Amino acid sequence: MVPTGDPPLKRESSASSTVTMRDVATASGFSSATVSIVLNNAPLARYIAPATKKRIEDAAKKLGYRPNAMARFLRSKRSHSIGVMFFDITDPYCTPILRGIENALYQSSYVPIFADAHNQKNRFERYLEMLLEHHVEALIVVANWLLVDIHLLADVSKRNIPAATICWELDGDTVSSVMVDNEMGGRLALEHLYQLGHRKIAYIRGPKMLIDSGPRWKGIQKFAQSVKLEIDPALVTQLTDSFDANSGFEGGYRFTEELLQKKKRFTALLAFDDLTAFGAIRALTKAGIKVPEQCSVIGFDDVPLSALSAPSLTTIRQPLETMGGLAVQMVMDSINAGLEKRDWTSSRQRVTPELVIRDSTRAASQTAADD
Amino acid sequence: MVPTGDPPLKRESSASSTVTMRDVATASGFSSATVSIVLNNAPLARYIAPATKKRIEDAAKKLGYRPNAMARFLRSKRSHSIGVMFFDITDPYCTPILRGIENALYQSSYVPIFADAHNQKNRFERYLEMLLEHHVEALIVVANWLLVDIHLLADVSKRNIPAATICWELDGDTVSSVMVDNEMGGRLALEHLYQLGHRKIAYIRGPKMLIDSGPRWKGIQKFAQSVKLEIDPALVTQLTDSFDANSGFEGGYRFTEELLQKKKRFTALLAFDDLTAFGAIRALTKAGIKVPEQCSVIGFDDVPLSALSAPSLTTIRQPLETMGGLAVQMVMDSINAGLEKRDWTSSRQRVTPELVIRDSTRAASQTAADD
DNA sequence: TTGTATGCGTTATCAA
DNA sequence: TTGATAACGCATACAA
Repeated sequence: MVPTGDPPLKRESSASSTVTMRDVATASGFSSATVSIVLNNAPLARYIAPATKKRIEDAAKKLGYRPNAMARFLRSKRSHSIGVMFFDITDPYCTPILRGIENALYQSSYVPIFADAHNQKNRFERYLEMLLEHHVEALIVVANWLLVDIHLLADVSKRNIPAATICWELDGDTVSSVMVDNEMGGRLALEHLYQLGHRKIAYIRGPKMLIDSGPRWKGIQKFAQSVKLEIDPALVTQLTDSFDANSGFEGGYRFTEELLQKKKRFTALLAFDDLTAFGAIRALTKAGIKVPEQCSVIGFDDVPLSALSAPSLTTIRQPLETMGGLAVQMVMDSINAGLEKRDWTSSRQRVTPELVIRDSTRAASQTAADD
Repeated sequence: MVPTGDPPLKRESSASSTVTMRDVATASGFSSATVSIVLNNAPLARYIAPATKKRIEDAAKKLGYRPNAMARFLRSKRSHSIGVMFFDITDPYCTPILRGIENALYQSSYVPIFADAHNQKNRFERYLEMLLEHHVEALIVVANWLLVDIHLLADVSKRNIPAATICWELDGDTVSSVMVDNEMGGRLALEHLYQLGHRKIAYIRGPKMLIDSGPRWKGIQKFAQSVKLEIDPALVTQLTDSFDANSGFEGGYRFTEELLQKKKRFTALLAFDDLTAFGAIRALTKAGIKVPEQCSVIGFDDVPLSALSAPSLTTIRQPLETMGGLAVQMVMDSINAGLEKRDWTSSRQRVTPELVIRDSTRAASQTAADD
């Protein structure tokens, strides 16, 4: 099955055009059937004489033979490729997930076909079509509310191609999913600020349409309740639904300005995600408020740039790379189950978020201003 | 492996498994040859009766027919996919290029197969192998010094598959390339600082192995010479060669600390690239030096996060997305030339960098400290 | 204006 | 232990 991973040696082949199995067959003096068996190390290879194997392998190497994936597929029904759809490669949130997916796929010698929807529904549909034509063996979708659709469920699962979503869940049990435990994340974020002594806290909630927004806010509320912390409605705003990758940043900026205009003092700000936090920091800085000296800011996601920004951002980490890997594992299991005619049920994985403390938060006792 | 030896079952229109051209043929009452001609709108379609066309198209739609890309390839030799290799998707420098490539490819209904080398040579080679097996019609490589090799040239161009590199050039004329005009960029950067009145300027040069380092420095030197600006060797450092994506940031940090230790005053710092600049800013801030009030910093690349950081970064912009698009255009031209048996010579595109002024630079007259 | 036949490169099923 | 042969789904030359 798996092609031997020998490091390619120097090739003296003058082969300019494609060399096929037949070429190897004639060169080695055996039939193409035998060549196929040997080169794929098929079960029947057990019965092939070692000398024969060697001659065939030598000939293959000498000619620089490479199996033709297309022809192979036509017989075996396996394209050894899987479709990876996502909403926007420009979004720093996406890349770690993609890295996780790619890495896991590489281990299994699968090739990823990437489809960037640019946050456009028609583009998503078009790509889905293209991926189906290429007969990808499975589909992984890094989704947001825009890309979720009955389409996916209907067309994909009807064709029995395994699918998994990341950062989104679908109704029904045909499509697997991987998500972070948002409620726990929300709790961790507020807990951190609370333990630092912050009591007057501003909140920028996520947009309504986003599946993460609700649970995160719920986690926040629950924790507040458990420690009898009052959430001042005047200090709560909510991002509006938008498709733009930068909308988080701009939203954070704008809503922080709004909060400041209300003249209600707060010593900490809990942002929906990292980009929102960056926007907030920008607004605070512009207003002459120093982070973290005068106001702590916490984000969510732990996007790569959070470690690099000044100040570096305290945040709730989603194990994005791991999540990508998990999704691959799920569809792979499903593919293998199908191959072996075993049953397989989709599952919903929930991964654990983690508090990452950096420079943007600080104990409230050190902050001067108050009411 | 499902044995299809059973007597042909009637296929419902709610086709759950793959529907082939034959299915459309029988459903519409025509031969598969005619179906092929109609559905592909082949030249011969001119002679097909409109009524026939309609019946075939209707049948195809009703059955949910989708051409099988693999089978099609086996005939036409066209996989409608192209391989996109790059060194690290985690590098913010990569994503805009990938976006540009993907976008251009999408226009031509080509599918990209992404191969992330993780800055590892063996991984690059393994992926190259996989892409060749998948018979990609062309190759685009976003390269750094690690990934450049005779291998690429030898194996790829021997098989006559069009290739283009971005951010790197290969000897010989088999592989096209797209690069920014680094010398001009270097000049623009220094010119900006000079016009702001800065005279005592620190430099962090790029690593030796990187192809961009030389020309950028040359541009800097030339401009300095032209305005009789002295470059103080004590204020010049150079990044070391490294494979890590974060090395720029860490290098910027470390070398800025070194510069500060020398107690030589400078009012501006010219960094090799944006990440280096971020590292430098971090070091300056830590040392209590404010950017841009006490020290201006300029980067190179205009990575997405440069607009978001605090302070936002003045930098020399590479039109990364455009460059990705250009590379696609080049290989597409080459593919088409091959199809039409025309001649085609590789080319070397040079794109123009652009100064983007943001918050990290400021006129020197406003800076207090001097000598 | 449409149908028949053939082959693309592989692999699986026989038979030898 | 190995070799014919057929078939995967499609597109084309040629025939009708």
